[in-house]
Amino acid sequence: MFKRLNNSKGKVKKKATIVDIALKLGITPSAVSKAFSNHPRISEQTKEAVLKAAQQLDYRPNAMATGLRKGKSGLIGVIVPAIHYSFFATAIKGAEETLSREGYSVIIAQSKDDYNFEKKQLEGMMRAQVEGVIASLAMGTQNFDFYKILSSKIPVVLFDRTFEDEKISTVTVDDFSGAVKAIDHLVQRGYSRIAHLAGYSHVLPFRKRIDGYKRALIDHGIIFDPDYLIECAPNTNEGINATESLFKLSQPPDAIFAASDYLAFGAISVVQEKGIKIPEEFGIVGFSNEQFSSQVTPAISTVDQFSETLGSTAAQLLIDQLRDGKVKNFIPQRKVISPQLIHRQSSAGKIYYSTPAAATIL
Amino acid sequence: MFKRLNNSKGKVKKKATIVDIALKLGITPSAVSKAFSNHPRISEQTKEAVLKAAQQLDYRPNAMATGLRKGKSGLIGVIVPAIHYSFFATAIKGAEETLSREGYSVIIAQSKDDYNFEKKQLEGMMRAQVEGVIASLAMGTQNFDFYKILSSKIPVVLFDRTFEDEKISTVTVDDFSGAVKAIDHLVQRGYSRIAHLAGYSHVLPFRKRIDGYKRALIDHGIIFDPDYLIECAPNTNEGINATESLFKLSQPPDAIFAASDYLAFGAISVVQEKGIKIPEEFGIVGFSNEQFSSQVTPAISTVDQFSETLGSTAAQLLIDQLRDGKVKNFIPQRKVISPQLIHRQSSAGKIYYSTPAAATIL
DNA sequence: CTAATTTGTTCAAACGTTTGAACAATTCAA
DNA sequence: TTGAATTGTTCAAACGTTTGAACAAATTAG
Repeated sequence: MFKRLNNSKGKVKKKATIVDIALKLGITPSAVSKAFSNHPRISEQTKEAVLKAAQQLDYRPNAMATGLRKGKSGLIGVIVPAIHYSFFATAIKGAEETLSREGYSVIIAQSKDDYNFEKKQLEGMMRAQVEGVIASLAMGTQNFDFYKILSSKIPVVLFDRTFEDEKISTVTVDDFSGAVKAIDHLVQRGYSRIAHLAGYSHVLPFRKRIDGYKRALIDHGIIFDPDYLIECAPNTNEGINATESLFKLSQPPDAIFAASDYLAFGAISVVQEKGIKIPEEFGIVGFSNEQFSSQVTPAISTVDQFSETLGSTAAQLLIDQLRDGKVKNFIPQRKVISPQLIHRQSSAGKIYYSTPAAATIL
Repeated sequence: MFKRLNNSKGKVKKKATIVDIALKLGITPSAVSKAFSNHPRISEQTKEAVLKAAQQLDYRPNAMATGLRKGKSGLIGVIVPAIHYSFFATAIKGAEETLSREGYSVIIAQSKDDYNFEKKQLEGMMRAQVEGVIASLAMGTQNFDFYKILSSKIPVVLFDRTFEDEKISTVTVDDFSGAVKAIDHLVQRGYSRIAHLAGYSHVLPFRKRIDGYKRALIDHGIIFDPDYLIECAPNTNEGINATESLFKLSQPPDAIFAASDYLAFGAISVVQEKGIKIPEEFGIVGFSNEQFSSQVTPAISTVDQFSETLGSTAAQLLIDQLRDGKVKNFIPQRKVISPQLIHRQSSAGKIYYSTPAAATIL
């Protein structure tokens, strides 16, 4: 019953173009175009008239035409494994804010952690003529050729889930040092038999956390026990299973460093169920500072990755590259964001409860 | 030190166009174009040759050129108050999946709950020539003119935070019935003095929850006490404050229906601190089914809004409108998604703990 | 064997904008 | 007063693609 209207009279007006303005003012389209771009040779009078006419006609430049002519789309592609993970959602937020401030529009896509799908999505972005791409790799992506080719055509910045390439800028969290901080903290708080619920080691950030874990143990003179390292998918359920298997060991751990807050939470529920007190008898540190981790009981100590900063930094790197790219020679950047350990109750420590002095720390 | 390369030889090849293919094959661009679109008058031989050449040249159609010529950008704009809220992130996920399946690219933007910013972002989308817009309104948006004008030019679908307009399709959660379900449940579980930690009533979904709350009380013969209704920002802190003020009443409630899980969580912490047992003495139901709500102790009963479905439904509605729009007359749709109450421990009920019969319900 | 039809392609214009060159009119310098 | 410089505009081509019309060649019909 309804027709797409453009005014209350029921007539469908086409979108106004530069030509309509020109016609209305009795000048040529090129004069109008130059007026908009504030060309010095166009009279103030004309400029004003053009602006006014544009207003009246509700004119909006057609980015496709402009883009085609100028060879610039004003579009940036952002691709992540899944939009709804808070880590990625927050990173996207950071990237979007930075990019839109610079006048870019952001096209998003999800890889669903599937390499072929990722490729397909990137193809789409290329067709859309994105000027640059910000990406976090799908778990399944082991073949980086596509990204290598892509990065030879347009600027690419990888974040978090990256791969090493001498021509691509990356922004990563220093997962290694995050892990080290977590272990240092646990040791400091009096725990000594520290297990690690790890993510899959073929995913770079998870591998780095494993490396950091091992390294920190060595630095503290603790011998690494392979039984204390369990790789699993980063969710609560796997955290439960892994923790249960840890308690079947002849010598169970007295602390867990988990590669995600979900794993940590799973661990907590198992430990509590066994009647073991957290943090008095058992310490837990998670990773990622998920929203819920501050709200559960006990609140989970965790490593914050500054995901919003991650996104905005990646965006800034891309913008820089876009600006300089054609002129100067391009030197890929490698930004590393230092994560921060957030001390909460789950690892307050044996020390905390045994020595009043330490209590004042919190 | 690095130059943007296109091959290992160090020469910068321009992107291949239809003209390059034509030149290579000694035919005209139009023949190439027709070959791609599988035009019946182009010989199979030519089609094959074109496809092969395209492959070799790594040709990719320029969506800006195609779009300009065809008057279609293949772009859909999605604008939400904030990307990183899990509700919106999940809705975006749903929309993105549906839209990309249909070959559309998704441009996202955030309004930051600011009307002027929202307008600015939409302007940008219009310039980018989006073919349609999916939006959830900024809290501050009270003036809907912009959306009315917009919807007269391109299809618009509003979701969750909508306004009533006879020309715009909407997808909403039935917040009213969600609230009713929550109250019914609380009453059934033996609670009778039920307070409501509400969101701001000028935001439609929150208002509907308030209405549902009031309605359900009436239906259960419970008199509405204005002291039991507190409007606040939907976060943990405000939940704490509001709950504390409830306990200062001469007759405090024995249950709270909160308009968000964050509010509910704040309430829980206050109630527990007072030594009041949940759910034996006090029942709590939240809203939105945030990830953490299943993981805290006690797990929070909550109203799930199926936000992913919300997003995909909005996308589907938009696609339908895009497809039919020009041909048939457009009849705006009004989809309402029925939320689901998820029973968890926080409202297991006085009944549950007093009568063994009811225990089997869980 | 001629005319009509089919087949495969080219031609040319169009989408909306930008931009260097060209041009006419005005102003300035000498 | 003539030439040069400046000012304000128009011209025309270009960006990469699509598409109806036109056209030549090959095939079919009668």
